[in-house]
Amino acid sequence: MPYDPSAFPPFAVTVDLVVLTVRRHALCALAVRRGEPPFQGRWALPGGFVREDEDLSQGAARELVEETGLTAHDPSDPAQVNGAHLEQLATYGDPKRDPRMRVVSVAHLALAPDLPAPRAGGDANSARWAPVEELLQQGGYGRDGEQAAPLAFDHAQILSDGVERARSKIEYSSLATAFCPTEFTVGELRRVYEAVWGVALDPRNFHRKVTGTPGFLVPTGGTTTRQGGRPAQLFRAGGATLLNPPMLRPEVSHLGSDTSALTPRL
Amino acid sequence: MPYDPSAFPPFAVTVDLVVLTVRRHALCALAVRRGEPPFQGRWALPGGFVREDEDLSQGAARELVEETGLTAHDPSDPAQVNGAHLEQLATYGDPKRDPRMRVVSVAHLALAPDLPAPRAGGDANSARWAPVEELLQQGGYGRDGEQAAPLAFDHAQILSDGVERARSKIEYSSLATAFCPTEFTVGELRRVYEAVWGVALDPRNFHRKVTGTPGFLVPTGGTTTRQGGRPAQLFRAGGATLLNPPMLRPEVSHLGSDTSALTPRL
DNA sequence: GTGTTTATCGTCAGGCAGACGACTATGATC
DNA sequence: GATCATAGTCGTCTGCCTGACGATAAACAC
Repeated sequence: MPYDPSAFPPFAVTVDLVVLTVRRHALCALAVRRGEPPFQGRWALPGGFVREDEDLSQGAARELVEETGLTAHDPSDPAQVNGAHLEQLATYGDPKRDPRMRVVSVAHLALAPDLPAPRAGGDANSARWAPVEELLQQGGYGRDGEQAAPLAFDHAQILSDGVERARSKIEYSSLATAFCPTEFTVGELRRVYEAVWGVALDPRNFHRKVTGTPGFLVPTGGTTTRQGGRPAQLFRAGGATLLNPPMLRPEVSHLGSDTSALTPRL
Repeated sequence: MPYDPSAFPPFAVTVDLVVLTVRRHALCALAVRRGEPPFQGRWALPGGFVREDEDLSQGAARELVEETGLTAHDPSDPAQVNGAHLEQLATYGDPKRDPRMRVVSVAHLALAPDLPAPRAGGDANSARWAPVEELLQQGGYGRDGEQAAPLAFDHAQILSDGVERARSKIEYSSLATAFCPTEFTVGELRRVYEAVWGVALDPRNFHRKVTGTPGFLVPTGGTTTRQGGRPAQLFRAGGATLLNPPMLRPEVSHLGSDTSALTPRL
């Protein structure tokens, strides 16, 4: 019998955010420094309690706006928060994941274009963009000599799942454009793929593939810009969301290794 | 500031199950009849409260065993419950999804071979396998003349998401074997794909594809069986979990339609 | 102008999928 | 037992897509 309104164990429900962006040719995630125990002083993913009257996606969108400073949010499209893509990732509910109480966290994945420096309660060094490998590596030392302590709670797992989801999803969807500003060049889009996957792609084959997929890119009048060499055509994201056939990640053999449950393809 | 142990709104957390199987060449889901309000008498997905001391996947596995009568569960592999595949699907937390209180439901997807008739508290007609189209169609009439009332709560949405996840996931993973008994023929596996996708597949191309994908199928000695015509080779599921290149669903153009967040591909 | 950088177009060979023909091995029917 | 119906299995052929890579174009730095 599914539900019994009277007696149920009380849970706290939070949303945690894996906010990814591409900066300086590296896949980066937003991390905030914890100001109180447990894990005081450690880096963690941004997040917070779901409010009594809001939906999970609303809570995630609210947290995203609060942490990144994204100005507004059009509630008509829950997958869009002011230019950023937002989707549910997975839910984490190990009874011991928070030492204080039973907390179930509904993790969300956000993909954003390169944003200005993060803000968190006005405190300068309490939030930052960090390369995901730096946040995930255990026991190493970060760029600035700071010891790379593992993320708080099970946030390393959540971040890892989010990164894998993003890596896999840009294969078969047009989601990579969520890392780009409204207008972008084929080369900029390619550098997104290269940063997210950590591989080098052939510019000629990439160009053929993305321009040849109907609905992926639409030229914006034909304006151009520069970023080094010959001017490039500017594009906007087209209406297509799923790419068929997909962009395949080079070389990695997909056989055997299982990251299964978190990488449904839709 | 992510967490504040003192003041938080209390939530009830449940797991709901989308249990899919293939019976009589149709994709079927397990439904239970509600014995109490709200939605008394209506069909719903099986589910229940998460207990104080169990993980979400444990709760889902427990409910699955309770509802289907699957005998045992090896806790070493959380994705396997006595032959059935189990994975987290998505979490549903609309504030109004349960009229009584704030309930967040972590839906799970289970894929099982054709099981014996379901049992639910010993009551005979309080649980059944029903074709998913029958459960999802609104306002029509079911096979036995019974009016097809919509599923309780938001369970139609959950079921729909689960079905789409299964349809998409058998494309790029070996998960279709979860619908088959330990030993099966290529034809039986093909009928699984046909039932889940609702399309007809070319037996010759299908045979070439699945037998040519390394790690997908392993012949079991070479035994044969019958199910109509010429005896067929028997196979077990191989170690591969991800198929590369994938089995592609015929004709449906993946362009444009968006079922995005629920179909991550891994 | 020369060199460098990036963008874009083309070519070619190999792999894979869809369409479909052909043959094989059972059980059912006459 | 011959014929038929049903499935399973092996091949062929053609077209599409991808990876490798050559070539040209258009900007900027000297």
